Amino acid sequence: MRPTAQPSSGGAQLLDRTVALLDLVADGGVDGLSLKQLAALSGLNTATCHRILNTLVGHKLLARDDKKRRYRLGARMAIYGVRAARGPGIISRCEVALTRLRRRTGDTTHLMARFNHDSVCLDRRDGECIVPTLTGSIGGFVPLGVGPGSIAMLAFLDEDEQDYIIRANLGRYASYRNLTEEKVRQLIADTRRRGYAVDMGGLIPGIAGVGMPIITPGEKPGAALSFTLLCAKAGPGVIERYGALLEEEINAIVGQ
Amino acid sequence: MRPTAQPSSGGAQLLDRTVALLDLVADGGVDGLSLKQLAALSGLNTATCHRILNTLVGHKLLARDDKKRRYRLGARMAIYGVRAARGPGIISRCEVALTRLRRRTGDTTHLMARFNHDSVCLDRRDGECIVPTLTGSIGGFVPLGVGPGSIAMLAFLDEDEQDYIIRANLGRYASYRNLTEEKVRQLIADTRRRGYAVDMGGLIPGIAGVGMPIITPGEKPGAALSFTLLCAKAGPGVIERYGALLEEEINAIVGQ
DNA sequence: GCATAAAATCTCATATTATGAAAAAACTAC
DNA sequence: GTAGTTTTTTCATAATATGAGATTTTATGC
Repeated sequence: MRPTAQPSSGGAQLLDRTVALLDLVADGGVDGLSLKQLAALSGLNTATCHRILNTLVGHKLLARDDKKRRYRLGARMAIYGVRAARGPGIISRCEVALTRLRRRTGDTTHLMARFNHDSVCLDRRDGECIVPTLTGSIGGFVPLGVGPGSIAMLAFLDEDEQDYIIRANLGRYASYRNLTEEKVRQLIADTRRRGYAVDMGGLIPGIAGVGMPIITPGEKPGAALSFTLLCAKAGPGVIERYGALLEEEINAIVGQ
Repeated sequence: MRPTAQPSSGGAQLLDRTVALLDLVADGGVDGLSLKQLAALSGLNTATCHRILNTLVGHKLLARDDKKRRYRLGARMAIYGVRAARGPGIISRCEVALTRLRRRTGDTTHLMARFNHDSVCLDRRDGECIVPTLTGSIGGFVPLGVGPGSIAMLAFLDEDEQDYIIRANLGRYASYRNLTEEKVRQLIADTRRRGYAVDMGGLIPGIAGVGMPIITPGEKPGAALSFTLLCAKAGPGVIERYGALLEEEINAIVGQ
């Protein structure tokens, strides 16, 4: 079980519960989740769950497969999503940077965002040669701690939060080429020292990555930009250059 | 003022109000809306509004520009959006169709969805030659009744709902080359007869469009596929061919 | 720079609303 | 057909949201 949205200080219990359920459904994958699963995952009473979920279905924030009676994100969510992407949010703010990084290097670039214990791909530009990536397409995700963009965000959280997230994700690391807690902690240390995260074929053989968090002063890192390239291309100085490019773009984004 | 989400039958007032506010913010454009505006638009008490909005900001479903104190859609919404796009929702279901229509014609294709009184662009494939479109990029929108995809959806709603939407949008039509209620009603009639909507340079000079709604049996049309092409390319039989292509793809989508 | 207006935020007694245990209904599997 | 599981509905009760008004903060005019 992965606990999700933290309660908002005062009062609004129903909304907190609603967001927690939305999070669970969003995390639930393409097959959706049943009422029973959602009740178990959220710890809510089945009736309460049922009531909230059905209201959300009524508003099309969620959809229910009538056949299998499973809940998944609904059409209105997709619309909110494209709207959110248009506004002055993180996606718009990084659009130019992403394209420019792609153009200046020829490599695949990603915009990742922190979402609970995961790192979600919000946007990407494909490089000249098709490289396999951990997240696949937009919307894909990996546990926080896996991959350069993901490590980059994790590395600049408070230690308490890092510990909490690493512990929550422990069971999931092994499926990434036997990643371990120790390796993740080592990567965090390296990343903090260097300012950006580097992976040299550690996750996908022959594929390297460089990632740097986008940190608005006074806030926790919520997003990161990253490169994915062939290890073969990562000769001497290349990683450093890519780190410098990321820094340049991120400074511009944060500065505006 | 545009009324938005209808209340869900029983009970959940807070959630209804919350969704109404989310809708208003989603419609609010890139500059966002102030508390006062949202209170006025929603008809809610200022304090109630404030409480709900701030809870949503706490959950990052909304964001607030601290400078101008305006509310807009937040980062979590963007994440829900990309997740919703991945699942077995309308975007995924139309992905192949959109690409194939683009490939078979060389023209720009759109997936539009109904959202309150608007038609929102959920996805698109750019054609060989860049044509100006009403909605611009993904997330862009037009009033229901403007544009072929938009007319296509409107045409197959109940008459009551059509009237309601047309009346709500009256003030917005004039900015589209002096579109009028009469013209919209005429287009609806044509579309119902033909099965798909056609526009021949009526909205953007020299630009034609063909649109057809995606109708799941027993449901109201919620989405549409459409083409945008140069009028010059729309010689005899072309529009009919495009209509047939749309029908073919939509049958496949609905059938699955 | 100060005064005035306007908007946003906070407080709290009250009534409305959400809650969840339990019962009923609808599926599933055998 | 029956037993077991999951979903849906019910309803008395407790808990929560509500909104008028007070207070603070921000914007505007002079």
